[in-house]
Amino acid sequence: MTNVDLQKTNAVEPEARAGDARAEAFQGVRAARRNELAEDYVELIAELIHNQGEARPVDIATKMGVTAPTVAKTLDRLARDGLITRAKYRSVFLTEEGRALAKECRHRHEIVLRFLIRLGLDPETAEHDAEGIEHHVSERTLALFAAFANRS
Amino acid sequence: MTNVDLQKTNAVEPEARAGDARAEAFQGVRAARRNELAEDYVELIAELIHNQGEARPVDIATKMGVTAPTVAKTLDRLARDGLITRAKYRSVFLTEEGRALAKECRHRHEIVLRFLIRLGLDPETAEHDAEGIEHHVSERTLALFAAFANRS
DNA sequence: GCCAAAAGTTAGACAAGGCTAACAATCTGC
DNA sequence: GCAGATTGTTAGCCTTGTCTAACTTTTGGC
Repeated sequence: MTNVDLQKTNAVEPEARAGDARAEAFQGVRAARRNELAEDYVELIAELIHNQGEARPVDIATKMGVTAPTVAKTLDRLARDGLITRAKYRSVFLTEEGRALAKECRHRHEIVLRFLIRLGLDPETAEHDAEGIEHHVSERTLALFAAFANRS
Repeated sequence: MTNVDLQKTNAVEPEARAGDARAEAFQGVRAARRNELAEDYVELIAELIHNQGEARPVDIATKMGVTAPTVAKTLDRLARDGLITRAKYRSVFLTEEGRALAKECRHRHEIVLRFLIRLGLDPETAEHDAEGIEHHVSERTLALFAAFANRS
């Protein structure tokens, strides 16, 4: 039941010891951080499939800037969590759930990126910052970003 | 030198195998992630010292929403990295370097927060999102945020 | 169709950041 | 000033995310 809640970035954290809003905020941020890497991978895999026709571990390693064994281990986790399927020595496929997550990530990424550029940031820095920011933007903030990016 | 370059587990971060801007971006984001927790702690410690007169582990644990042993281990790392000093069973102090980092974090936090509120976000969500976003904002973006927040 | 290069996997190490359980020190209220 | 509560520490375990070294499988050039 792990990754369904990836989607609701601003979901109420059930854990948080009652009372301290700050603790809840930090716990929420930590929860988001735990999912960032999975989101990055899924987004990249979707992109590779779209651009190259398939997602091969070697390309994932290159794009992510990590080594092949790191990719292998991470892919195992993603498979375990139901986001991808894979067979030995074969390229990687997204599950239905993985595709949904990828789509949502791409959507968020696009909005954050367009927002930053609209703000006046150069495209390169915008791309870099969007990569970091996109995982920490609530639905509400995303809506404001979209409105700003689309304003005439 | 706000930078701290914490945990040089790999001594020299090999700054991205040449060529792939994407890989560099991801490596940058991962590098930022490594410092987030330290920054959160240092910022919180500064705040506790300011508000309560001292930073006690029990309060850090409460505010961060983690257990006491987790705090202890993290504080040991912060001490090892020169951001704080501590004595057994005593409260925590920031080093010069820790104070500098805290100041910079607070500055960034303030700007991001004011920016989000200026954008139209409710203060509570703004506080929550700022917590996540502040670690991923480049100098350039921060400047644009500040300008937007201050515009008349 | 063979064989070397490229790609992928496995094994094993290590640090960070979490946890619980158990113990030690400090503080407080009589 | 002492007992019990609170606070802090230590030990040990787990997962994630990273690496290197060594091995296996697939692929492509000739």
